[in-house]
Amino acid sequence: MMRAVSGHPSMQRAAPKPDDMLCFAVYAAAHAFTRAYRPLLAPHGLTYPQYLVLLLLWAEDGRTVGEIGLPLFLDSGTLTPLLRRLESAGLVRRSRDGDDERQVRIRLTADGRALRAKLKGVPDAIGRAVGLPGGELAAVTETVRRLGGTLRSKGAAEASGAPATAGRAGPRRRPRAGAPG
Amino acid sequence: MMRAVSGHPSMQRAAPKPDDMLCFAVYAAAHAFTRAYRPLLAPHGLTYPQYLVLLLLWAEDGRTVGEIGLPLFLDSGTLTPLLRRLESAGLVRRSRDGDDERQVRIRLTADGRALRAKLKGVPDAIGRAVGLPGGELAAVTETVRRLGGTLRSKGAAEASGAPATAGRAGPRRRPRAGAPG
DNA sequence: CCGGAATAGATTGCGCGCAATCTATTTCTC
DNA sequence: GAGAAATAGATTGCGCGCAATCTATTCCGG
Repeated sequence: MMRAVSGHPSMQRAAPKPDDMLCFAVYAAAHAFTRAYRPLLAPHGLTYPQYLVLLLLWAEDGRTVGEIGLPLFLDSGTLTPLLRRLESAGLVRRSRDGDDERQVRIRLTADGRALRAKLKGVPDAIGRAVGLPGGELAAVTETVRRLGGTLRSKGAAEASGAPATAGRAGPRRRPRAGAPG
Repeated sequence: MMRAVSGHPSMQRAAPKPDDMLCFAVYAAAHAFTRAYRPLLAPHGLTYPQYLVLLLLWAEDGRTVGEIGLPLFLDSGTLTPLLRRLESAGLVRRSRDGDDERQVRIRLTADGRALRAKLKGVPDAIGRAVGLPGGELAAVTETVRRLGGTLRSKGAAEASGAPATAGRAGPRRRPRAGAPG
């Protein structure tokens, strides 16, 4: 029953609450996005990651698995089954590249290309759900994109003490500032 | 900048590329966060969602499943197996509430409480990986949190013009510009 | 050429997320 | 107080994400 509160000898440093944490805000917003996409994509039998793959193929068809995974930060463990599902849905074809048999090229079918027109209203629908004016939208996008890049470049392991690589890890003014986790 | 739109008969309206989209930036940043947490949590046998649950329990022990799911936006389909894993790891106990047998209360074990001290360095490690000054950190957190709240309150279905209640596949409205998705 | 290293995907295993459904308790209404 | 409705979790099924491992092809040094 004892509720350890301030001043008590066994008092732990107050751990941040999820709601105050940037990581949780991002985590929850990501789920909220896929949930917002669901009613728009599910009627066409698509999931959000599948939609991302189609966006890439609509921009440039005939990519290899690796050329899809690189911009999406996904590996073959995720993409292989996803692409297989797109194939069995009749939206893409998968075939080994003739010049390099290691590579698998993904090509849209007619149905896959036609889906583009059917989903043309999706970005606007999401835009309305986000409800941010254009300038602010671009600013937030850039901020969050940079955040992802930072986390990807220097993982928490490296950041936890050792200077990564010629790191710009300058002097910390205060060890305890916010609640980033 | 040049805007390649309209004119050619077969020209589709340029679909946004994932890298320009807010939803993708959030999606990628969320994955980058869980990836950053992994080397900090995995040695203790924890995942990021499990860590979130423990944060809540460290702040207030003896919560019900629902009281854990509400702030995390998770339902029993996710939490029941997660909590079962925490239980079989010896970190929590699960028991039906005596006053209301429908509810299941989650209580930390001694090991579960002890883990708090072992993980006390995690927030700072993540904070270094994020590398944002305190004020900016709070601002971004608030922006992203508000974004999630907006998406949760008005899903894309309602925002797309269709009546909120009932009615599948409502009419589509006029297109607009931007790359929010 | 030949054999080892590098590369591209596929496979396996596990833990989320979440919709849909089910069961067991309350709680509400008549 | 009996039956209906509401509520809390559990269960089932599917699609990611990702680490670890495996296979097949290509590249490279000699």
